[in-house]
Amino acid sequence: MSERVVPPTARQRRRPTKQGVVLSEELIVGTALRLIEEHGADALSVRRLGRALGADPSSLYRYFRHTDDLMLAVADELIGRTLRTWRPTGDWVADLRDLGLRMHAGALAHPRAATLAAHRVTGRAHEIRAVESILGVLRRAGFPDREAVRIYHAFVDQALAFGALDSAGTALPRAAREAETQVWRTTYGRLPAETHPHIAATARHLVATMRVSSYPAALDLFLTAARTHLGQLRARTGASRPH
Amino acid sequence: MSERVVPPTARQRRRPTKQGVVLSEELIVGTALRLIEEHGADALSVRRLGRALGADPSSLYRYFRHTDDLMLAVADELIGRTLRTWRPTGDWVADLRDLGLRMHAGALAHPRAATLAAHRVTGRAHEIRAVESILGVLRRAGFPDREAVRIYHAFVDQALAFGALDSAGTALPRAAREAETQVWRTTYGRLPAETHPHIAATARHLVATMRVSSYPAALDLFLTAARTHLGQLRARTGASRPH
DNA sequence: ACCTTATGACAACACCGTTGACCTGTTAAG
DNA sequence: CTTAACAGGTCAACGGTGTTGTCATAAGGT
Repeated sequence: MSERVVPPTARQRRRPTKQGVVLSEELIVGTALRLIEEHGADALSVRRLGRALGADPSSLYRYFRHTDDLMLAVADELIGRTLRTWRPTGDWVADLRDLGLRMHAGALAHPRAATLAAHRVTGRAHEIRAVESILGVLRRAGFPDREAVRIYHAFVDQALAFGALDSAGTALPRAAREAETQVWRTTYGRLPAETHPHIAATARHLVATMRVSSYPAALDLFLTAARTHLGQLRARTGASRPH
Repeated sequence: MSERVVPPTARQRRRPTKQGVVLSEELIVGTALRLIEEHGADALSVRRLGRALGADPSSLYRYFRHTDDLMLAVADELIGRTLRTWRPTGDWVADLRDLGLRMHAGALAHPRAATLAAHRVTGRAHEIRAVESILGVLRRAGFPDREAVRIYHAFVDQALAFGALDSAGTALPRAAREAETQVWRTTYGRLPAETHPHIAATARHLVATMRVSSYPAALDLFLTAARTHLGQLRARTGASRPH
């Protein structure tokens, strides 16, 4: 049993399942994504995935060493779909804003998968392409290498983190989500000014704002700060804009 | 069996377990926190918790309807501990930085609880106190109500989102985490400059930076942008610093 | 001292990921 | 065209999980 998994390229004897399905890494990943979308993140288990595929659960271990491996593959597929239509224009602030909003939207479109995949490094093709692109945008903008990496890291993590956070919100059962807005409206909306002056003064805005994602605001603050930072770097080194 | 759980106030017949322990909500929550701290996030299961308490697992269902309930109670306790020692000094940037780092650290110390609680509004005492305090800091700094709420929202969500993201990282089994740094070192560290110029140029920094949380960097960028924003507001309205 | 009943214990259910042993159709070599 | 190797699908089992229906018993009020 020393090694159960075979690299996808070397795979050749593709024998169909008892139920007539020919397995493949792509089919498995695709089915996993579909399962997550349709029945929630908890619906993804090796056994259920096997059932959905028409194969014995243990067959999957011929393709992935363990569940973690499978999740990485799913995550990479998500990254690929998110980036497929992104085209940098040369305006780095606009490009990053666009990309950030895309990542966030992608996460919201696949809430369960995003929650599971946000914190992993896949080291797979799609991810590598993404890293290269974003670093390119930042370095062309004029950030020195160390700063480019710092900004890159914070940017990506922010997008992933907010994506996961907001995903988790939308993934809540309907009743729970309505209960939340109700908490804002009643509990916070009715605190007396004597005991809670600041909440009372802003209650109107709180109720209106708290059910909308704060990511766009956070992203704009982030980009503002990054631009300011770049300006200071340029001023200090006396460098002009490249190209 | 209509309702198994009894409100804590109504609890009266405190019979010890077979092993002589007298259960209580506080004891259970405390033990759960201890378990998480000592043996990692996935050491917390109903059965293990029961064993650690010296009680049958099913006894816990007299105190919490299900594991989620227990985790929320743990999270609430966490909020309390995080805020207990925070004292605003009057320097709003320093205060918010301090609070953000505290929230992040608290999340890291209790990954499972943080992940679960990040996207919920409890409307409970600790949370209300936190909202009032932060809004107070921002309004005293001079932000008008609408802006104070916007900044508040983004600030809190950023802290929670990064907390949950980084928590998920530390909650990973040891092997998986080492695999991640290995991916950065080998996969990304060895890409040729011809195909991936930007990654190759910054590989050194990538390897060093990516295993550290980017939250402090993101937080500083956030605060920088907020300060800039406040300055612009002041300039536009010609208002001076209050007090 | 007795009754009620809150609360702990037990046993069972339906899941989960993972693995070792087995079986069989595909494929490449002769 | 035959045949032998072995990739890859299947089966059964292990030890874990959360949860619940039922039972028994000791605590507390009377």
